[in-house]
Amino acid sequence: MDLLEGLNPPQQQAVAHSEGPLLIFAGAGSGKTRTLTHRIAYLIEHGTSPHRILAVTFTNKAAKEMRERLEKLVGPVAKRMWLGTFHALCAQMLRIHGDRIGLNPRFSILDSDDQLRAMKEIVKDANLDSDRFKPSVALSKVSDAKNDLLTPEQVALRANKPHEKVYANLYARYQERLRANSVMDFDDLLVESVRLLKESPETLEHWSDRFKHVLIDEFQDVNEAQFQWARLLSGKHRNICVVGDDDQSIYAWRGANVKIILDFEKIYPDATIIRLEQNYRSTQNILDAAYGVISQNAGRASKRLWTEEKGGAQLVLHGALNAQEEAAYVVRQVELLRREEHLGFGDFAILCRVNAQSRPFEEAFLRSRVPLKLVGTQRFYERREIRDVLAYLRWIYNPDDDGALKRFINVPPRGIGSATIDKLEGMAREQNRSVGAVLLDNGSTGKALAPTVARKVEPLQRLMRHLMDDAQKSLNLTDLMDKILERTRMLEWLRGERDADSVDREANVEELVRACEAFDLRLAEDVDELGETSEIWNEGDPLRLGMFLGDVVLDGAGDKDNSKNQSDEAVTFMTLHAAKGLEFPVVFLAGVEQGLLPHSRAVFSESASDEQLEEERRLMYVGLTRAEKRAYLTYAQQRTMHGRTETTQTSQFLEEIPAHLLEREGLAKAGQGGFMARSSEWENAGRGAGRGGYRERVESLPRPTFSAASSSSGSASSGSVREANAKAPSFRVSDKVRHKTYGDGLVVAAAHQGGAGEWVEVAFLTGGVGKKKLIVAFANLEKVE
DNA sequence: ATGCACGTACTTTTT
DNA sequence: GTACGTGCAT
Repeated sequence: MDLLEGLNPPQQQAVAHSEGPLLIFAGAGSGKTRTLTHRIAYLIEHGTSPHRILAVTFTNKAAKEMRERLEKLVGPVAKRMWLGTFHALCAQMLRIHGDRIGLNPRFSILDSDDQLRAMKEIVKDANLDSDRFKPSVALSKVSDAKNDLLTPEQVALRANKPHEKVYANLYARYQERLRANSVMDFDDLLVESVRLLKESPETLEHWSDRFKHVLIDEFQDVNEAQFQWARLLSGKHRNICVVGDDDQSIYAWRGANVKIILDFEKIYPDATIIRLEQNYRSTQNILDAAYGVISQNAGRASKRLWTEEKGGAQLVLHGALNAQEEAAYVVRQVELLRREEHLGFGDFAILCRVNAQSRPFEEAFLRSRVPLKLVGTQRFYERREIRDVLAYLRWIYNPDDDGALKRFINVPPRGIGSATIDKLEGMAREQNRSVGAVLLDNGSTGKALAPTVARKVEPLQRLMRHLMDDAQKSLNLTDLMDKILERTRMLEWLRGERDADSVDREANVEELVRACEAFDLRLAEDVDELGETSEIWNEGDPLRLGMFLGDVVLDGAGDKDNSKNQSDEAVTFMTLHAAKGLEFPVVFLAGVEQGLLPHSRAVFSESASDEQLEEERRLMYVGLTRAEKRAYLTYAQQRTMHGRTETTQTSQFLEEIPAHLLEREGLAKAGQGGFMARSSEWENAGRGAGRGGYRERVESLPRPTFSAASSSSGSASSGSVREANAKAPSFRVSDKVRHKTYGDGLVVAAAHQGGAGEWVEVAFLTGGVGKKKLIVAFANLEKVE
């Protein structure tokens, strides 16, 4: 196969580049992933063993996609490549060699919720007022420090003001606590990996010798620790290939440092630099608009996207009266374009700055019966019940992980509350070991606890011992998980819970079991295909558990399409951040207002800076460059935020788009107030005459309404709910129902499952109730025609 | 130990 | 406007 075929000249150059540092500026839609995968395949084809290639991404999704595309190019040997996220790769390295710098290789990984719990306890233990020293603030300072590879001591030395010293102290305590429990937070994985490479020369030699080529995706988002790590690993062969786009750097607030990509040349003066500027996604008009915006940023690497798709539709700027009208407008445009341009719902995306913008859209789409799917909301492995079950698993893997223990200690409820936990922690401290160790030790708790307390604790201790035992005897992960669920009676407990969410929770736990099965299966398959156990997983059974836990914590993405009510063919709603890397024929950028985009925190707050404004501008740029054919920019003249309705100003970024590229609609029409919006003419403009602008345009459009919704298609007769409940579900999706307190709503999901019986999810249209899950037997719903 | 009520705060969230 | 967390009362 000719790996250079079908690539443009700069892409070919990037693919065929042989040795030495390589920086690829890959603009939006410039075929970045294609170039990267072809380059890797090219390396393999030219004799580099996959085993000696390290490819790093930021997300599991990107890693997975790259792996799949590579397997298509080079076959299953791609599996032997080290390809993964920074965090996952670091975790693996630390499990293999972490003992060389005194780490317990069976560390567990804290997720952000665990981190917060830990920090809250630290703040409390330090007798500090958690209002003055917020755990979340402390954590972000800790994270900043770690991103810059600063130890607690270094932070303490730099601290001048008293409160900085306090935070430095909290960092130190937090770190002590983590190490004592053999746990690491996300940032530690990087920090400790760098330390490992720096402090253990033979480890550095081992890995840097091995990795002939190091490739890094989304390089604009790396932080100092990540760069140091990659730099060390590529130090021997100096084949470091980085791909990124400074214009799409939107994670500075998480420690990403754009300067690293911008200064790459300074660090590697012999670096080859390639720019991928041909865009295969958008029309020239969209690119020009995007360029108008992004070119206002200072200090960016100079480049400009171009395409063979000359011209294209104008971008549309629509001003609406308020957020509801804004959403209604988008719905109408979707319906119109879908019919006139034969597009599917899946061809549309609505991008927003903040998730709080979603409500009006959800309501408007619900009403019009156009399917809408919200992405990036809650993640599977972050659900409470999942984390509770996983806590058992984590603790089995690492019995010193008190965070995990405290999470499951009273789930399901077994009468152990904070008082008891305090007592146990006190004992643990006295004996200088973990709570888990104390509880596992038969003799140690007996006399120290009051009999009434001991009676509650003993069954727990028995359970814990059994679980440890189960871990030894289990054949695989699924087997162990089954035993945990059986012994804890978790499913039975969830089933007994009477709230509507318990239905979901039970289903989620079952989903987790399926994830375990998939994991076991994948493991078996990989072993099969490669004819051997891969080095990562062939370290005995406990590590297999560690692998899974690593996957789970590090792969927040477990957020399947958790949906029975969200079809694949649906309009997508998401934040600009979540949209990075995606593309849609039609994009709506909603809320193009001062305060929202750019966000108020970047403009009005006292900490606002040019850097922040520039990042907001990059967000706008990312949003625009998602669009293939059409881009709509919408704003609401009045918006309710934090319970207050205010008149808005249009985004300053709009003025950066060349005027001829913009078609103004609704209140944005010249003379309708929209154009003047940034002065203060709004008051009068909108209310009376202003509306006309879109009214005329819109009235002719068909607009499915509520009453048109079919609820009659042969479903059960609407008699008593209870009587119907015994048989087939009496409610189906799209039924209109009435609830005595919530009012009228629309059934958006219905099922008959679990111990709680039939349940429905109802989107209430009155009084901002939103969506609620209801158990039919309890909810006393009435069907209305 | 659990439930309710009041107060507060509230971008974005790859791992 | 809401959602969550803390604190008090049962």
